[in-house]
Amino acid sequence: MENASGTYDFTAFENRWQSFWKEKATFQTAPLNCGRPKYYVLDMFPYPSGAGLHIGHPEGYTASDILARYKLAQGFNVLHPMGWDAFGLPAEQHAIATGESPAIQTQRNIDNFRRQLQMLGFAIDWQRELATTDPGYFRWTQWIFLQLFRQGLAYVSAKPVWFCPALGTVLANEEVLSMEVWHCPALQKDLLDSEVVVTKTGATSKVGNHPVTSLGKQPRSERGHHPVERRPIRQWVLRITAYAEKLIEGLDALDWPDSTKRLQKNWIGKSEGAEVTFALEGHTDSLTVFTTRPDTLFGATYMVIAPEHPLVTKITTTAQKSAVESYLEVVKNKSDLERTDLADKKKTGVFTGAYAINPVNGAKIPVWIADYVLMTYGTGAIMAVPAHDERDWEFAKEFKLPIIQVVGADAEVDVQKAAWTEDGPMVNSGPFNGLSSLETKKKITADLAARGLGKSAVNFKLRDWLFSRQRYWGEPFPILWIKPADYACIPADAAIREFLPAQPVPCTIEGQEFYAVPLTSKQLPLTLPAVKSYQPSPTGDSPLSKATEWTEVWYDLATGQTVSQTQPAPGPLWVKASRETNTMPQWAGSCWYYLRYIDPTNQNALASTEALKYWGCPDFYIGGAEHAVLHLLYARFWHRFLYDIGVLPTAEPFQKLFHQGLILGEDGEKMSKSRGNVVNPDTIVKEHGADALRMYLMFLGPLEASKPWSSEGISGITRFLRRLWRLAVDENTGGVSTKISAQAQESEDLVRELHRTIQKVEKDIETLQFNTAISQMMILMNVAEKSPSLQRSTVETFVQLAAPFAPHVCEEIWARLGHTGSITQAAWPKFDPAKLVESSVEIIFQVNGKVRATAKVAKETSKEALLALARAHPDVQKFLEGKTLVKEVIVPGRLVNIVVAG
RNA sequence: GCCCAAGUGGUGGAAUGGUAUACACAUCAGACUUAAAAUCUGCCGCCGCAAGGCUUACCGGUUCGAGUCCGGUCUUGGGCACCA
Repeated sequence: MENASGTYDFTAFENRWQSFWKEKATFQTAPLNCGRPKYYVLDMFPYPSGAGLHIGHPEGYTASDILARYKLAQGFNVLHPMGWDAFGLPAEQHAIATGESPAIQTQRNIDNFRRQLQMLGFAIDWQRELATTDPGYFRWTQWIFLQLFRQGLAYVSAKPVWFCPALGTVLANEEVLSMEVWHCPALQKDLLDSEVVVTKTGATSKVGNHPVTSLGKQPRSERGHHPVERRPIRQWVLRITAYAEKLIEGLDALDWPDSTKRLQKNWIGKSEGAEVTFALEGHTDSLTVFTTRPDTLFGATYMVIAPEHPLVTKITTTAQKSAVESYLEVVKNKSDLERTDLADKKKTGVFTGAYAINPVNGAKIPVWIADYVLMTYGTGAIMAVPAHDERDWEFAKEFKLPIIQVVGADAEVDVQKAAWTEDGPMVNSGPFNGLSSLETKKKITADLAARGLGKSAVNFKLRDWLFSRQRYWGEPFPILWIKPADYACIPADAAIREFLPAQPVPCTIEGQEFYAVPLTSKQLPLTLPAVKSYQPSPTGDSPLSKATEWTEVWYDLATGQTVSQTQPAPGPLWVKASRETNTMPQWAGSCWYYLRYIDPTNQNALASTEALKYWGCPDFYIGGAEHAVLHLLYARFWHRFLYDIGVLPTAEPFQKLFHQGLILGEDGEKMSKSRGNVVNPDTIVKEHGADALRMYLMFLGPLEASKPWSSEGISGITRFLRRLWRLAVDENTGGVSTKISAQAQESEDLVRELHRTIQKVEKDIETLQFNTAISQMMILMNVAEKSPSLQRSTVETFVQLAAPFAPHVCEEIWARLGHTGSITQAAWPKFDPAKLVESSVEIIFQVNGKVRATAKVAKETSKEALLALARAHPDVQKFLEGKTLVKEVIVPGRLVNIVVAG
């Protein structure tokens, strides 16, 4: 090697090896027919923000990189790709502020992210790099959407949704957080809970000691924490609820953190119960409710319908009309903020004047309206059983409604004092008295079903997925709107039937009805037009709505081709059409990117069947726990859908999932600009090198734990890497260390520690316990350094073990030891179990469980001999004098415990 | 309120029911050096002169033996939140 200086000069060799890997395409994935088993390691791809790489990125990426390099050394064909989740709000906000196209800014950010990732030496196949903003990529995002559209899983709704004025777009429920907001009069400023230190006596702001007052919990946007409000806006919605059951079932077989599985299960929120129909006195309409407690039907003392329930106006009596109207007015004016304010759960409501008939006993019970019943869940109506439901109980107390106990042993339960929500034998329930709740549930449901007044039913908390954003910088929908009359003229053999749903998807725009028609796969991708301004309109419409040359087109009902309306209609089947101006949310592109890595340039399919068959799904997926419901649920939905329509061979995308913990600032707080505790990877690499950063991130603690960064702690790793360097390289000559020789005598201790290290590093990489793998390498270092001479193979093995963690310095040492190829091409070391065996072991002698002495003995020493040794030991005898023997415990190879009394 | 996870030296952390504090960081003391950096050596949970005693958030239990298993309490962090 030219210029072989003996000093540990990481800037020189880190650059050199990064160029080497690039030139030799060291980490390029082998072709499908290479005959090697595959291993697919996936990182959650980053959003390329203007701020550059966060220190949390290299944490997860180093973990997966160690795994990838380890599997490579074991002979696997490893796929370890990287790409960019490049559509998103910050680029668009930048565009609004500067007028610069988001595409340009995004490209700049991607280049910076790529530079930073390459600087860290990740074993990534850069030939497979992808960006969700690339038309060659989002062509298939649009294609998947059209498949959903064709299967009737995409529809348009104009129900109220969360709208964020600051971001100028709607947000999915999942993108809205409930946050405590505080006001600080001294600073004339509102603060979020994360910015306020709450003390026992009240709250004080973190700056100075200014008093603050709580403004209560408010809904805020997850991104930017801006205020959000409810607005009715026309939206595309994906019917994820149709997959609720499958999404729950699929979780069972996955090797995921239990907490994440539980989170998804709770989010989907399956409830089993019954629908029960109540007749309404004096009305032909009836009222159907959903309940999980049909067993408590005899205890129903009133009914509640949501304020938005369609029966509200129908059943309200004239006497109650004004009271109901004023209540509805109050509810309407109640900001959503107040309605969801959880600090104040005081029940409000109003009587409709109407009565329902309980189908089991004919009892006449009043129907109320209350906003604690949600129109969006179940049937928007409930039967209230105050004795056995806390919310109903509170309401009954508030409005002095009767509370009738139907479950539980009467002696211990007082339902006038609190609701009893446990199970128990039935009382006051006619023929069901004495039966268990469980039996009663089944029997009552069956009885009602026989009379046509009920059936068992399942409900989910999961809502359909709000899939459109009023933005420019997203995938355009490959959809146009035409008049129903034109829709009726679509020829039977039209190419657009490729994606045409069985039922038209309607939508009302400015009082006129339109039907949605798709482009064909030939017209994909539909790319974004250039626009003059990225500013969203105050009405909440997308900036695309102003690009009328693009939106107003002639549409060919046969082929799906389009021509701008600035030109005359090209033919008789060409009808006036308006393009959909919303764009898809950022989640769309991240729903399926792991599939595209498999076959990133395929023009005919999202990936070829052969490639999908060989690579399957990622064997390992690592990313932050913040995506536990959003990304991971959406991606599972799309994957399962593509499986159901025969596009994919597997039902679930991610078999094994891992969440790395957060890297906190040195103060133990979450890193943030405002706290000034942000650690920049560029700075660390400059000062300590990429190897040190990688290894230190892994040494900080368990991968899954949140742990604070320490700028001092990294020196321990730097020292270790320098010691590794000196173990192999002579600092004066730059050649092989003079300690290394063929005749080197190595102690039994050193050989055993080497094999122990091979064993532990291998096991710890498999189980992602990198911190302890590094500790073991340090232990080996402490032993190896003391050895006057070393075998070449010992040093080589050591360097190989460290290579996945600190690849640059290990490549450099490997080369100095005389190898020409990359260290990753050398086979992973194997340990010899025979070398792990110790001839003698240390035995501990205990008296009453306390260690009093130790002794080094031959491994096979018998129980009797051990006991004799223990009893003879003076430090043991001291504690036996004058005591009576109770018991003797002897664990060969470990300990002797003598139990005495008195 | 409900669900979950975690509490071990000054700090990050380690520990198949079997010597708690491995491995590091920091501090301190020393060696080398004209000096600094780098490097190396040693000490390093608490009380105690010592013998010894105490110690894994707290209280109790199981066990010859508990950081580890069981029950309860407290604290911190995360998730959900009127979902019938």
